[in-house]
Amino acid sequence: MNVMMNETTRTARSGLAEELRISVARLSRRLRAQVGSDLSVTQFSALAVLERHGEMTPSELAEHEHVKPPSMTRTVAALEAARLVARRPHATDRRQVVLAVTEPGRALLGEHRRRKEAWLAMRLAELTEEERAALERAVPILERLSRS
Amino acid sequence: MNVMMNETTRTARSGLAEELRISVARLSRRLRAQVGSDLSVTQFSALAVLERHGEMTPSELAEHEHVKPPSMTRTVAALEAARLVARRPHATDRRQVVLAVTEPGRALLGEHRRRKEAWLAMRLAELTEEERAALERAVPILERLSRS
DNA sequence: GGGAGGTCGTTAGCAAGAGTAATGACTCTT
DNA sequence: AAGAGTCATTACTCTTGCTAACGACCTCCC
Repeated sequence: MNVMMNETTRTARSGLAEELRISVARLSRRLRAQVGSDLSVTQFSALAVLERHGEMTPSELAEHEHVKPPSMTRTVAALEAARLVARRPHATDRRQVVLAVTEPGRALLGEHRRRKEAWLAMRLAELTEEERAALERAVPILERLSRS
Repeated sequence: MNVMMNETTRTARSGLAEELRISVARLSRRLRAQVGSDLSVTQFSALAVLERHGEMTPSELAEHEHVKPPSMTRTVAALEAARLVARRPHATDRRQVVLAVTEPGRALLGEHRRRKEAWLAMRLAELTEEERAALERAVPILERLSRS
C-alpha cells in the first residue's frame, strides 16, 4: 500500500497500543475459558512463578504478579489447601512467611502444563513456522511490557 | 547454544504455548489495572467491536467476544445506560435486537482510545524499533489465535 | 530499655465480570 | 395451529480483584 513504509522501518503506529490491548484481553479471556483444570489461571501462574524463582514471601509473589497482597493471600491459601505450596516461618523475621512449591506441586505443575498447553499448542501448530517465530520473538517483549 | 537451530528454522518449542499463555495472562491483568476510565476493558472491547463491525445482535457480539449471552446482556446494558449504544428492533424477527454505536459512543471511543493507550504507548515507546516491529507482526497472529 | 512508627500478612467487605439454569416472547416446521 | 427451537433476559453463584483495618512483629531513636 505505502511504498515508503515497510514492516521493519515504520515506527509504532498509533493503533499498535490499542490493537495489542484488545488482542491481549481477548486471548486472555479465551485462554481462561479453556482451562479445564482444577487450578485457575491465577493460581497456576503463581505456582509457576514460585517454582521458577524458588522460595518467595507472599508480598514478593504479589509484587511479581502485580497483584495486591490480600489477593495473593487468597491465591496462596488455595494452593496451600491443595498441598501444592508449603509455608514455613522466615528465619529471622517472624512477621514474614516463606513459600515453596511442594513435590506434589512440582509434579502437578508439569502435568498441568502439558494438559493446559493443548488448546494453545493446537492453534500454534496451525500457524506457519514464520508466524510461530514471530510469536517467539514477541513473548519476551510482552513479558517486559508487564514489568517496569 | 544449539548450532542446529536458529530463530527462523526451529519449530514450536514445547515451552512456547506455556510462555505465551502466562505472559498474556499477566499483561492482561496489568492492563486491566491501568484502566483509569469509566468504561471497563470488557465494555470498551465490545464497543470497539461494535464500531468496527457495524450493527450486530447481542448474540453475535457475545460469540465474537467468546462470552456467553448473559454476560453480553450485562455489558450491553451498561453501554446502553451510558447512551453509548442504542438498540432497535430487528426488521423481521421481533425476538432479536440490533445494536449500534451512537454518535456520543463513537466520540467517546476515540477519546478513550487515546487516554487508555497512554500506559501501553509509554511502554511501547521504551522499546527499540525492532521490538515494536516484532509486536506489530505478533498482533494479527494473536488475533487469529483467539478466533477459530 | 522502651515506645513510636513502619512493615508483613491476614481478615472483612465490596465490586466487576463470568458462568449455568430457567423463562418469556417469538419464529419456524410440519 | 401446535410443538420445537431460538433470542434475549433474569436470577443466582463463583472467582478474583480491590481498599480499609488489624494484629503481630521489627526497628529506630530517645
